[in-house]
Amino acid sequence: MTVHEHGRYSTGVEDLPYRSVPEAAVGRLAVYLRVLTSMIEQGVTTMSSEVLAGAAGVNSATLRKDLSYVGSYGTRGVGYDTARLVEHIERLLGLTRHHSIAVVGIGNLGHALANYPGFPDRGFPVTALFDVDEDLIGVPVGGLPVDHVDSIPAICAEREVTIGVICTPVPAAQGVCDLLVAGGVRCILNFAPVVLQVPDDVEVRRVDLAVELQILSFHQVRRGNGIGPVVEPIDPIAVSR
Amino acid sequence: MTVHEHGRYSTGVEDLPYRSVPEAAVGRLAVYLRVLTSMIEQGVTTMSSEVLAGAAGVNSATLRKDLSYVGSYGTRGVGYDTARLVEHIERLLGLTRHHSIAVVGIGNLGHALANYPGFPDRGFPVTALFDVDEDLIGVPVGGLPVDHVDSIPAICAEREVTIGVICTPVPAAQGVCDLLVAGGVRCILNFAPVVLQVPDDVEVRRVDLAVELQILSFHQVRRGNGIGPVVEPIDPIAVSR
DNA sequence: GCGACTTTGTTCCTGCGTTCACAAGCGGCT
DNA sequence: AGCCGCTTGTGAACGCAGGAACAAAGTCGC
Repeated sequence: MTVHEHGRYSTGVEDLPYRSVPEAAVGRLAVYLRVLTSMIEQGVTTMSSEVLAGAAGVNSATLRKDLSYVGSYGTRGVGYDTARLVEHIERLLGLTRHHSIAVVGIGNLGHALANYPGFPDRGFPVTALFDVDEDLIGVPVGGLPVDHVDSIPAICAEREVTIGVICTPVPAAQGVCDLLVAGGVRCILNFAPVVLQVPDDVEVRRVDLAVELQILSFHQVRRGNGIGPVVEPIDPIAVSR
Repeated sequence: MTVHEHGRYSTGVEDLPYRSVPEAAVGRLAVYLRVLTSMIEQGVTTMSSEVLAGAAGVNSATLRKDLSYVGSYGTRGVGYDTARLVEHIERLLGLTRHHSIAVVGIGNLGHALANYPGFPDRGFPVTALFDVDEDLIGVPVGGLPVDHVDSIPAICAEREVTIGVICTPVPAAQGVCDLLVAGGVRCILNFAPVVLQVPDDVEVRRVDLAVELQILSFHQVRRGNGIGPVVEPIDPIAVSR
């Protein structure tokens, strides 16, 4: 949880100074990126911060500040050149680099993710699949054969996997995580509802579907909507967003 | 984005005063809940904030503050009674109420979610499935037949669906969302990578897998780890968490 | 029964993130 | 060419969340 100060990085092509980018802004930039590419497909070449913010569901001031982390690539009185903006956001997010992902745990969810078109479409090709089930080993899923989890370290290193996706049951998750780390994977997307223990240089993002539902449940009750036991809000609802 | 002040709500059984609960705390409480239920299964009856915080991956001070939103149910010098804590967190999160969820879009991901054991296990039974594909209508998935999306409003109202899960392709998402809202659904979990437009009284949570990957990509580049084009951090890496 | 130890609950404080508001800058119109 | 209006980019303020530190409180041992 350390806070680092200003820095810069070299792309190997040119040097660009970058400020410290807030975590929340990174997530929003990814959203802007998708809105922009969608707009470009529709032939839009220029967008104002107001319009882009509306499409992304954020405040226009927030959007402009986020874009200022990327650099000043807008034209006052006109807006942003969509193609140019996409290019710079992609560079900031590191999407100009080679990424490849491994999916571990080919159950229902793993199967779906192995076939998820959103991954390759956005520059994240799935290059390895793993499971413990002997019946699955060698079976092609989405055109890629499944390997045994024991071979995770070797195969991940060989295929230069940069992101590991864990879709195993809870008891297996930590072990699989350790294997991925042993294979040189430093980024992990975890769908198993456990908190993984990893070295400091490994980044884990957890997607917990049950937690998402429980948050929705909380808001519904606080709002007093819907069906079920009577809920009577006496004061304005006690929720800060 | 309005901020509401202190409030209280009636459970219909007893009145409990509750403070304003930060959004981030709600998410963590759901995590504590899972850790606690898992501990109870192992026979643990009492936990200190230090231990629970470690298992949930948060600071113990943060944990105690979060639990203070629930109420003061710990014993100084001892810790928290696990069963009692679970009960109160569940009530705060609204898990004592009846919830049922509808999954729309029975593709790979929708199929996986319809069979996801984590939903019923945590009190969120899947009670309706929808798709546009005529070949799927009537086919049972996880023991439940698929209905046509046109019947969303009627069936959701009839079965008292409280949460809608959208797994459709992007172009269909907004239309499906409108149908769910028409059917009285006020909570939506959206897996389609679009920002949905909804009335103020509807809560949407988006799970965007590509965005998660892009955030991981950003951190990896900023860290300078991994394979690919050379990345040279000159100053300490410019990332604030 | 009393003291010491443990752990909670809370207060204060620091720092980040978001929003407001405005000056600077650029294009279009006359 | 000059003015007008629109939009960006940023400086400042506000509000929230997280962490440290401490006082209150209850238990265990003697």
